[in-house]
Amino acid sequence: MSAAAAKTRPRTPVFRRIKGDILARIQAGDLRPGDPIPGEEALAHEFGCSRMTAHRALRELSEEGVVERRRRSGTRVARPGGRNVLLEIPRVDQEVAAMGCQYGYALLDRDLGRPAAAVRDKLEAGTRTRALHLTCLHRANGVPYQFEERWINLDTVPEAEKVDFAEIGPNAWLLDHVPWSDGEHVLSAANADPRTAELLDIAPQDAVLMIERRTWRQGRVITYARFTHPGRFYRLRTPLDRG
Amino acid sequence: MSAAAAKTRPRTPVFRRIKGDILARIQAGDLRPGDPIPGEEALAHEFGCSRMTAHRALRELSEEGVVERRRRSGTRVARPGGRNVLLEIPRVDQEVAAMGCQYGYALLDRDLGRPAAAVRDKLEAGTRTRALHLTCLHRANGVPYQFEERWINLDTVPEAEKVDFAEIGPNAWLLDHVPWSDGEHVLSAANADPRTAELLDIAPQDAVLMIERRTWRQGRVITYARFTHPGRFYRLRTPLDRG
DNA sequence: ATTGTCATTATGTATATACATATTCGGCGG
DNA sequence: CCGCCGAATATGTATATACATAATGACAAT
Repeated sequence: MSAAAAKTRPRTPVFRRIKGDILARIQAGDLRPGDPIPGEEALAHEFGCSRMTAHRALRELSEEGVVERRRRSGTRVARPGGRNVLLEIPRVDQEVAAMGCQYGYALLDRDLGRPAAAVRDKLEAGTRTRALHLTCLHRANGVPYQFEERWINLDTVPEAEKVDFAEIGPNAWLLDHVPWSDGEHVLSAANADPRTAELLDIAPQDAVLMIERRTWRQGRVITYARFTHPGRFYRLRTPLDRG
Repeated sequence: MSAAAAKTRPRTPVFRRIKGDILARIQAGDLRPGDPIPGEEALAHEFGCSRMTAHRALRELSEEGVVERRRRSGTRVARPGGRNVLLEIPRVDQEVAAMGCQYGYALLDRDLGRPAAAVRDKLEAGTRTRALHLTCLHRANGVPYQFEERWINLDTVPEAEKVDFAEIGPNAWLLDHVPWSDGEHVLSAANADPRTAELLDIAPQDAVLMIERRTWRQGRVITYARFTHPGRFYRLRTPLDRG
C-alpha cells in the first residue's frame, strides 16, 4: 500500500472536481460573466486528466447554463439573463404525506358530455368530442387543501368513461393507464369564486394560486386540469443546485 | 461517393438517435413505467455503436429523469412522480421587449436604514445591519406591468449605498456588480393591498401573483426582492422538451 | 435461519485516439 | 476595398479499452 498508493484515488470523479472548481471561481467573482474559461486542453493539463474528461465537465456546465461554448472561439462564463428555476410540482398525495398529514380524496362530481367552448379549446377538440368532467377535493388532515377540476378527453382516452374515480384520483389513474405525456403548465393568481371559496373554506375573493395543466399524447390532448390552492404555495431552486 | 457512402453518415449524433428512440418507445406506450430498458451492451449492438455511446444516451436520459439506473440491476423507465417543470423567470425588461412593448423603469422610492424584523429575517441579518430599500415600477408601453420592492443587504454589498438607481434598475445593477449567486424563489398568490392596487391600476383585493427572490453569495444574503404581477402569469415546460 | 464471503454483472469513470464540424483569421485575386 | 478560399483552432462526436464500484445472488459457515 505504498508504491501503489502514489496514484491517489479521488473519491469524487475528476469531471466533478473540474466543474466544482470552475463554479467556485465564478461564485468567488474571479470569473465574471463574459470572461473566457481555459480550453479543454488547458484544463486537461491543469487537472492532469485527458481532454475527454475536461470536455465532459465543460459540456455539463454548458447544459446547466453556467457557461456558453462556441467552436473555435472557446468557452465563456454565461451572462445570467432570465433565470431558469426548476419548479417541482409534486403529486398532491405525496405533498400532503410529506407534510406528515393524512391525505384525503373525495370526488365531488362526475359529469359526462360535451364541454363548453372554453374547455373545448383547451382540449383542442371538435364540437362533437365528449369529455369526462371531474371535480375533486384533496384534504390534508381533513382540511381542504386543493381543489381540482379536470376534463379528460374521451377521444384520446376512451377507457376513462368506464372508471368511476370514487376511490382513485384521476391523476393517479391517468399515470397508471396512459403511457407518458408531454405537458404544459400555466400559473396564475385569481380571486376565489363563491363555490371554490366555500369548498376551500376561505373568504370569497381571497387570492388563490391556480395551476393549469394540460398533457398530450402523440399530439392529442389527454386531459386539462385546474388545481386551485388556497394561501401560499412555494417551490424553488436555482439551476446551479443541480451540479 | 459509392463505396465510401456505405458508411451512411447520420446528421444527428448516434446518442441522440438512441435517446429519441427510447423516448419514442415510451411515448408510444411500448415501454411503461417500471419496464426494463435494454442494457448498454445490448443497445450498443442494436445501434451498431460502442458501449460508451449507448452509455451516454442512457446517462442523459437518467439525468433528465426519464429513466432510472442502478448498478447490477439495470435501467428502467422512471415512474412519473411529481413533475419537474422548468420555470423561466425572465428579466422584466427582456420580457417586456419580447412582447414588442416599450419598457419603462421608474424608481418610486429609495430609503436607507435598518429594515423591519420581517425583512431582517429574509436578509438573515442582525439588528444592526442596514439595508437599502427600493421601490420600483416597471411599465410596458406606459402601462404598469410589475411592481418591485427590494432590499439590498449593505453588509454584503456596501457599494450599493452610493448608487442612486434612478436610471438603472437594481436587478441590472446587481447582475453587473455582484458575481454570481445562488437563489431561492417563492411563488404565491395574494390580494393586492391598496397601494399596490393603485400603482398597478387594478382594483384593491384583486388577486396578484407574487414572486419573492432571495440571492446569496458565499452564504450571505445579497438581496431580497418581491415582484408583484397583476393578472396572469404564465410560464411552463416539461423536462422532456429538453432532450 | 442468519450471516458472511465471493463471483457475477451492469453501470460509472477515465484514457488515448481519431475524425467531424463550426468559426475565425489571414491572404489572395478581382 | 470587397469577397472568396483555405489554414488554424476549439469544440463535438465516436471508438476501443481499462479499471472502479455497487448490487445481486449463490453458496458456505455459523
